[in-house]
Amino acid sequence: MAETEASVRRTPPTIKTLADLTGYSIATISKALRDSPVVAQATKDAIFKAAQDIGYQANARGMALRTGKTYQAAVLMPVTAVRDYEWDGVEYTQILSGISQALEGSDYRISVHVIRDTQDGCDMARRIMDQGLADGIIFSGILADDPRIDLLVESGFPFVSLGRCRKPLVYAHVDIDNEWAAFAATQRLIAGGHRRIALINPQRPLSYAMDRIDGFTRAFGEAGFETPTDLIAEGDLSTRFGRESTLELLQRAEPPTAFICINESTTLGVLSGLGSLGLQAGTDIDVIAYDDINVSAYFTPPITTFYQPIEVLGRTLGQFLLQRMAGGDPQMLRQVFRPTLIERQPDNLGARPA
Amino acid sequence: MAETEASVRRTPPTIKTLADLTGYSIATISKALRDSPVVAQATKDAIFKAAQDIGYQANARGMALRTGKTYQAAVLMPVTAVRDYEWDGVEYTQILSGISQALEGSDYRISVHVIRDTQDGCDMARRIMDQGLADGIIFSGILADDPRIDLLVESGFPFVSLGRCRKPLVYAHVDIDNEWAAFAATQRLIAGGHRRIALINPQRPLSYAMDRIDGFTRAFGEAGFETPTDLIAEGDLSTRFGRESTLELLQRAEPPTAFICINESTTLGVLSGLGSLGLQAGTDIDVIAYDDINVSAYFTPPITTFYQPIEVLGRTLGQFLLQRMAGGDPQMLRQVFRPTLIERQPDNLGARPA
DNA sequence: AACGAAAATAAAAACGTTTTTATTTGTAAT
DNA sequence: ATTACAAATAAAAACGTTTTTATTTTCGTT
Repeated sequence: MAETEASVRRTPPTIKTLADLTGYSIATISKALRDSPVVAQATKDAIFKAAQDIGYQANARGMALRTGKTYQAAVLMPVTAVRDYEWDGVEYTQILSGISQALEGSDYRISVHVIRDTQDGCDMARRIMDQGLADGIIFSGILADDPRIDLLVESGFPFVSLGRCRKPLVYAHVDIDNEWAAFAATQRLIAGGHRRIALINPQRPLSYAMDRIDGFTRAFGEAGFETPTDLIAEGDLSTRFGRESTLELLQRAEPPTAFICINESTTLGVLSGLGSLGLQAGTDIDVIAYDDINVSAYFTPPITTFYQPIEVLGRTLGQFLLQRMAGGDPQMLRQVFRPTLIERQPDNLGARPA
Repeated sequence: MAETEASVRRTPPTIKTLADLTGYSIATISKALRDSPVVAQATKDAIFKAAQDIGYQANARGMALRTGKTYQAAVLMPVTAVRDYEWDGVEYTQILSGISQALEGSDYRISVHVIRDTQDGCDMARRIMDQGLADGIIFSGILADDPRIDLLVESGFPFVSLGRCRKPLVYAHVDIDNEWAAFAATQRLIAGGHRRIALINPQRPLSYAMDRIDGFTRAFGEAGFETPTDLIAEGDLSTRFGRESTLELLQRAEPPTAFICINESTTLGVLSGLGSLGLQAGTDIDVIAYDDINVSAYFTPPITTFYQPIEVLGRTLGQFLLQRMAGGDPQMLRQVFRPTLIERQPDNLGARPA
């Protein structure tokens, strides 16, 4: 019944194993491993070495029970309707990758919770809080008035949102400067001679949809023109929506001469719609898009875009959440990114004689 | 110091709370809640009711510590290089959504672990096993000889793979019939008069890359032609790879007259390459693609594809993992899907005079 | 009426930590 | 040499479960 290498390997080493091995008590071991100042340096060294030798890894479940922490960062991942899936160009994978990078080295892991709508997201946030399913939450798809933000701000639970609501609350967030991006795109097209510009936009309750409309409107205002509000199309981010909006808008009495697209899935739809009508972007109609996944260079023709690598947003989300869970002041944890313009077309067809 | 509603609400109810409330012991409560046959029906009813009333939710950490289970299903999510992100059309979001649907109602949650390469994936799988980070694993990107499958099969740890390795091992898996899909696409193009067909394929160590080459080869073999192995391009799944392969292949002495593309990101690249050369799919060159995200209908022109809703794969993965974690026989947990052909072009340009 | 077996419930131990409290050891001051 | 105090370590309790073992209750048999 010798305690062979194999029989030892059966069950992973615990603090108790270390205690038996080194002769110290489990209390001392625990403190030493957490680098507590009350234990002598010499003993710490001995314990660290022993831990190293036997490959000790703290049992997450034991820690979790005692401390009440889960070492889980929850990410609420929105998912569109199941039936008849349509691509919406939302690369959550990239966001998760960014968050994961930020969490690397920490003891936190990512747990993903799929949500179907805002109500679902609100329920899930509450459950995560009440049941202690995670120590912090990251979520996106923020509404102008978002119940999740109200809930979490009030309770003080650590979270970071991708996007801002329109209430003057203080909370950690990461966002794209959508107002500016829409303003800049619109201004560019106006400078190119366009007056009838279509905005392919997400649905209104989404906060950033409103931000974009604001920027769109401001550009026309500053140029001294009236905003063509009749050319704002609102829908999901699917390719189908882009296509159908295009077909509908172009058969109007006063059709648009240019399009601004919310992301590349809708852009693909717009190009598809144009193709069906025998029109070509850059030749017959100007198109400017926002690009999350760096794909607009491969459209035919390549499209002028505002590009923001989405992984960077993810990384910042993760960093902020770590700081927030460590008790950081949300006031300090706010960042708004401006995407960079990548010119691929002159976008000045508006100056051409109709 | 009355125990007001508010003061009670401070800390969530535990089994102890229920014990005090109902007068039963915590052992009885625990068994009752797990619907054990040893406790009388009447007491069960009383305890269920009390639990309902105070909104008792079992503490996951306590359960985890005692049972050694984590109630986590780990998903290894591969992520491409960070610098200069290129879209690869892999909609992991859809896979996660499918898995999540399958896990709904169970006590399991999804934890996502980002991995950068196969070695990383192997390390992570080992850590998940050794440290008990999860009760089961799902992963993809299977190599012809995949060390993760060897490792997990040997240790008996529950897992389901998206894809099959080429070793005759028994393990739970979900896959697409890539050999058949490549065969069918090639056969269709050969029937359309093509002999010089390019295959835009993933890199060789990937099992399904080899499956596709097999199908490609079989189609030529059955038709009595030699396989144009010089027209097989191997690379990542990025749009850039699709474009660059196209440009390179078409300036060969004997260029291809048709393309088979591995997914829609490469397809977009191929179309971009064709556009740069002044060529049009469906007019100058035939293109058949595999479509995971239902977007090929929106290319200009729409492309014939083999479509397999990826969410279905995810759902099956989740179902299989649940069964596997419950001790199910892996022999029974194997499914291979055949994508459905969606014809959008005649694909018979090969019969045209050169 | 007493016994034994079965049914129902209670008590206690265990999972692996952290933290609070207690004890031992070492050292300087009397 | 004794005392006081700090430093270092050990012991014990606690987190919320599940499971094994022990005890009590019920009920049919003799």
